[in-house]
Amino acid sequence: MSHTLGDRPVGTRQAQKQKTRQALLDAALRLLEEQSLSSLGLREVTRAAGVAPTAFYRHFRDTADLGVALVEEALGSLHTTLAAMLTATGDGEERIAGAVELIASYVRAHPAHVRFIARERHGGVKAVREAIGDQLALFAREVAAQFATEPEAAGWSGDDLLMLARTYVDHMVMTASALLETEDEAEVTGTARSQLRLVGLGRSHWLDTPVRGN
Amino acid sequence: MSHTLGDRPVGTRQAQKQKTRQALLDAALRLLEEQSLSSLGLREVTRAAGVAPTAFYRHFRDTADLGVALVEEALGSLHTTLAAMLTATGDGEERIAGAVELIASYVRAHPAHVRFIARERHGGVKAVREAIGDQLALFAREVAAQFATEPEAAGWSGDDLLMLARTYVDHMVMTASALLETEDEAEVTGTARSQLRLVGLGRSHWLDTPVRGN
DNA sequence: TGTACATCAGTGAACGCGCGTTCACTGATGTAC
DNA sequence: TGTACATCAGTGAACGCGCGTTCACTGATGTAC
Repeated sequence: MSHTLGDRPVGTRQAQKQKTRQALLDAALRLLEEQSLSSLGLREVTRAAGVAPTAFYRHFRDTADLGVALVEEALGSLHTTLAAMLTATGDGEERIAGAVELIASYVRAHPAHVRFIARERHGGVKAVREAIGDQLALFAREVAAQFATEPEAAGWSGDDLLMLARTYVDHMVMTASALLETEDEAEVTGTARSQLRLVGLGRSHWLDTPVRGN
Repeated sequence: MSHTLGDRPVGTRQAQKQKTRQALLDAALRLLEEQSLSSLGLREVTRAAGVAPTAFYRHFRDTADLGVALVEEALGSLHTTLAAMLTATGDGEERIAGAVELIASYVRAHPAHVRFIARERHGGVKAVREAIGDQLALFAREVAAQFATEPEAAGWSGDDLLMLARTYVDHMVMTASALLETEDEAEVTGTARSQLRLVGLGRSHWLDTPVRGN
């Protein structure tokens, strides 16, 4: 007999397979703190996960394939944080402080995921680079869509809203990776808040001047 | 007899050694377009450079050491471009267009250097990451020092000028790496110009409000 | 419930291969006189 | 200028090692009736 939850089978066999798959992902993520995906070995991962090398093939075609799965895991959790930032309320300075704190606590909770994304965003494995780029582009479109519903967006073109959203998403990723590498978290968060203020000021004066070229 | 030029010996032997060293650097840079430094092999580099594997050790201790040399080569040439941007004159919109065009032509001239810096800035080799971080921090201090001499900087704190300078340096690196990956250069340069306008607007209203916290 | 068969996640041996590093060497270039 | 010796960039053979992948397998889980 096989149980079902929704349409997902949850028999002992599938549950065990998921456990092994997760052990491989966890082992890989840990190994990737000190190297890049393009030098990660299949045997290295299975050794760290405590399974035979050949078990790897039951879950992933190769390490690039595993990398794509890691992108989904990492950016799924970041997406949750992003949603929290978008629904936050309060005045400019409060929102800025709240957003930076959300990023900082995300980095504290998932440092290996942040490192992985920062490292592989421009890394040597094309499929992974593209998966990250696609997800970040999606985030930017979501942020732009949220902005479009706010009163401050009146008069803004769609292109300009997307440009603004990209600026925030890029800033979020950059701040997260800076937080990983610094010994002085307060300095990085202070700079991040100032940069958000700077962009916020530019945003509130965007329509002051008449039509620009291009 | 050994000739000298300044205090650098330029005998046949040293000249030949430099040539081999450069061949190794060039070969490595080419191979790094499709992988990361942490997976670059010594034999792979020497094969591509047309020398015996053991010749490598006459020039570098290991591939990480070669990576640090590549950082110096790559960021040396970017430094020249940065200096040109700092000495440019003209009004805001002209300077923005000029700066973006300088970045675009730098990327066209040195795509492999740009790819290397973007890839290894957060890559798996600590010594290289640190060398890049140090150089970019130096660039930011230079930009801040230049800003400090300009009339718009009146009333700005040193910290805020450095924050602004970092914003521009980070934006330059991010734009350069976006130009590498895009098929639509005009779209990327357009976004880059808009982002520079946004930051420029924020900059010109930075002192509008009274003292802020932190 | 019980039985007979099918599925399939994980195993372990085996393979050929390219790796980084060592070592003693060669021979062109450089130096002393 | 000529000669005898020193330097040292680059060579080529050899090594032990871990890699990715293949293959036939085992035995617990799942399915049919």
